[in-house]
Amino acid sequence: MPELPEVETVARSLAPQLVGRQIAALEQLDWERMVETPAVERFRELIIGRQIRRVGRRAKWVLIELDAGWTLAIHLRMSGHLTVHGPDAIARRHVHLVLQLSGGERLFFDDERKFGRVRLLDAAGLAALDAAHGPEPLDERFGVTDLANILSGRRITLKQLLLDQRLLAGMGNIYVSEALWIARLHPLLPACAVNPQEVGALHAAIRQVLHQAIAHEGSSLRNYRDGYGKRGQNQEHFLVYDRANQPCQRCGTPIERLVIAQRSSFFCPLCQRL
DNA sequence: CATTACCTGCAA
DNA sequence: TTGCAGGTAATG
Repeated sequence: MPELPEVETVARSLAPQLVGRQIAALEQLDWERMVETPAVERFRELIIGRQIRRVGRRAKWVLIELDAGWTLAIHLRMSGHLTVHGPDAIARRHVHLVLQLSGGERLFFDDERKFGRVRLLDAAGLAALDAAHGPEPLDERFGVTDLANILSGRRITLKQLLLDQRLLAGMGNIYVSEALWIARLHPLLPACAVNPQEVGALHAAIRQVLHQAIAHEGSSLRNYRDGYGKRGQNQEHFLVYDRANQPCQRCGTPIERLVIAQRSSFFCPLCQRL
């Protein structure tokens, strides 16, 4: 379920627990489909003995940078969690991958829906992952002009565009609804119909929503947790997401829910321009 | 382009 | 029992 703010929070909370440790063993892997590349046996050989240098994020991928040029890229998809546990912790039901670390700690990857994915990438693989995604909206180099260029000439709806990771990295279903409400733009508005002033508002709204969610350590609707197993608090600050039929906080009109691109969208039919 | 598939659990 | 869930790849 994580979007950019949740993945960022996971990466930040894992860093102090992982950096400097060595991967001692692949203790458990009971859902092999989870490891996309390389083949499981090669994956096991390659990660054992590697030292963890850094933990970061690109789009919705957690990037665990190892020595010898390797990066462990992990996508949590809908229900994945990465948490660190002591030597005696029991890997319960949905834990599918356990890395044993030097010092006795263990990294658990649990995922009840089994959508999560792991890749061990060399420099070229990492570059390909990077190239497959649009710009990072929180990068200071991401300007209004960049967003204008992404919107320009595209006839798809704002909802679809903002969810497309190839065009802009990190937005997901919650934060698209939130940002569009702040920018007063209807999720069904075609991207190319957004005027320059509105592009500025959308750019600011996207960044505001993501910054705020990171400050609140992500949104925990049902089961999102950070690297310590802790919930976020941003769900207490939703403006429209999951608030169908509640009054719009600007104009009082009941918030509507509409399925667009197979995803629930929440918006104010009066003050978000279509 | 829109649908469907991938999985499991939970609430209506 | 059905529909829904924070995501994305595969398929018509």
